[in-house]
Amino acid sequence: MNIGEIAKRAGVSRSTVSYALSGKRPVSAATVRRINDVIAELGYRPNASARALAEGRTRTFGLVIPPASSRLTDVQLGFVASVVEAAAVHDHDVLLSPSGGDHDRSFDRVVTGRRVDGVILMEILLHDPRVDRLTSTGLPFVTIGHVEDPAASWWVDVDYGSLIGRCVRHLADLGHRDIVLINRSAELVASGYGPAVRATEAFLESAAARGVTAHDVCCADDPAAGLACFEQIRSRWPEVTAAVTINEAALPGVQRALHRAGLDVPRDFSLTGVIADRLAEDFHPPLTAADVPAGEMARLAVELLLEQIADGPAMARHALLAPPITLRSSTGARLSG
Amino acid sequence: MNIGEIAKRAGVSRSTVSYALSGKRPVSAATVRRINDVIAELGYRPNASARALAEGRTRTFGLVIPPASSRLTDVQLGFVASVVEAAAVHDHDVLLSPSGGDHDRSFDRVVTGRRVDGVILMEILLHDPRVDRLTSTGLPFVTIGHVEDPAASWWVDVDYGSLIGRCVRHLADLGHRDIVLINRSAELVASGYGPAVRATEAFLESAAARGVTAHDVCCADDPAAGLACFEQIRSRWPEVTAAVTINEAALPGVQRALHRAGLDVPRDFSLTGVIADRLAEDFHPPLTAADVPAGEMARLAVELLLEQIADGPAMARHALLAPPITLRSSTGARLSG
DNA sequence: GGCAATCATCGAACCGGTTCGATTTTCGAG
DNA sequence: CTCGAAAATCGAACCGGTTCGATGATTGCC
Repeated sequence: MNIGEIAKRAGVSRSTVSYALSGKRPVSAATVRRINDVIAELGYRPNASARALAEGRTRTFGLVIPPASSRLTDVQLGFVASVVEAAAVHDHDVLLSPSGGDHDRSFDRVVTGRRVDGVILMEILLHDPRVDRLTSTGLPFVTIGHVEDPAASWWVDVDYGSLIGRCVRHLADLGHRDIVLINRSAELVASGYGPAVRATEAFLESAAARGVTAHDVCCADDPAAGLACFEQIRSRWPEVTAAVTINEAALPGVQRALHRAGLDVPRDFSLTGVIADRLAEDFHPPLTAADVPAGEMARLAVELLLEQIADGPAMARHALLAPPITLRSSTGARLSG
Repeated sequence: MNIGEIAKRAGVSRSTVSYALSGKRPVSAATVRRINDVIAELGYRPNASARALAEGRTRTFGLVIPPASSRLTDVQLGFVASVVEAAAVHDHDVLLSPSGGDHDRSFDRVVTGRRVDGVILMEILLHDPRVDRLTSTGLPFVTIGHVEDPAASWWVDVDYGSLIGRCVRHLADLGHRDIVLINRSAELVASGYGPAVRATEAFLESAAARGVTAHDVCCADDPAAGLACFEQIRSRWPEVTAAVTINEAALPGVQRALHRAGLDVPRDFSLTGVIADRLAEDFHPPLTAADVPAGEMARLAVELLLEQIADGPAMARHALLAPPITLRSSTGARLSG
């Protein structure tokens, strides 16, 4: 069922059918109706590959995700789904590609075979080889999180620095004098993962600015690590009365550790950070936190990508989101004494 | 940088380059080397759309996921990533399509535009309109979960019935006489969602076979509902000493309710069910449960799909997985008295 | 009624691969 | 040295769309 068949049955040429469907040249109303009737009757849909070949664009985005082996967090997951929906709004599809590990073949296929018009890269590092590969191919791309030189490329990011600063000041305002940052894994920090690095910097800086004693610890992305990490914090710095975290995956473990230690939140201990809203609400008690706006980031990323595809390599644009802290009930005034 | 350019620089015809790359006809070693040199120098990769058009296949699968609005569970998420990896093993890519809600345009684009060679459908209902649409297009597809007539189509599923049966017998062996099934949401059950329906049947049947008193309740897919649901169970049937569940999302709430009620697991109350292994291990204490093997299901689904694409509409094949129950520490003997 | 401008439609080229039949080259046997 | 078969390569058609320049049919105007 191809365009030639439709043309034959409608008694017109192939080009007329094409113009009737695209509207790129006027076609008489009578002819359009005849063509539409035939199409409806035969259930014709244009072949996407042929169209992509002729137009030189695929109407498809590539979305590069972390490999399955490293478990996706709730935020990341929500982001994937949101990207697909945002792309659908613009009649685009999304091709998934795991990367890292030994998935470079997949990355290659997606990136170099003109399979996609542009790429969205999740979880990038400050120095990311994939960014270099993309840059050298000339394929438009938008990163989630930014690379070392922010002006060099297109990106959408959460302003971890300013959010962590807000969390610290919030705790300082409540009277806390000894606080800790529960960061993501030591490997991530060492490999230059932007959010983790910037969170650390902002944490230490804003604590210093308020004269608060600050400690920071790395913690692997799973509940068991969260539990161990929190118990270590209690034994090393028993004076700590509040924690800030960007490690969602560790939260269940932290919660268990709090419970074991007999600490009530927020009476005995305050907890806040940058956390997906669903997770924050599922916590007991609900977490006061800066909610990561995954849906909006996805929308922005898709829009930036479309812009870049349309305008060519114009000046890079960015979006830095700093959602407000949502006050729930996991932070409270430090008990004096 | 197309095949014609490569041919010109290597001093051969386009077809020779094509044969050199595909190996479908013999090409002299000297020529192959010359072509490879040119390709390496110019960094050529064949255009995927052109190849798809000529070959009549895209080397791409469609993966239909639930819409983002309904939050994906951990199991589902792991499944998506695993499908992508399994497809990559066979040099295929994965195109994502949300469905349900008002995402039918996306489903349409993926399904009817010859964009994919086959489709994997997640979360299907016993009567699923999408299955009918796919059947009528003739596009190969594999469902995760099965439709009413199991012989009619290709699918991979977890044998919820037999797993739930095992859980019930396990509890009966430990001496429990009053047990409850915490099912998924009432809407899902009402809409004929296979796992929920079959879990209910198997639960009641196997309990009856062992002379155990059985209750079953539906519970929405979130922690708050889990908490409310468990408190309701305690007040309606205080004699219940063990629960079986297939509702992962409700687990945190169930855990909280157990804690509030001052019940120790497994001393005072036993808990088991069909749960993703990561979740089961994160629970406190780790859950004795039948682990849903998302990775293996993904691998099987991809293999069945490839088989179906290769063999055409041969006799439908299926895979019904019944992973063993992993004994952890959330079930124990009923205290006599 | 003739002429130009406008509208609708057509035919052919093109996108970049694959594939088939035909042609040229190579090589061994007689 | 010749002939025929096998090996290597070529040229053209094809996949199913889009797009451009050209052609034929209407229409308005003088």
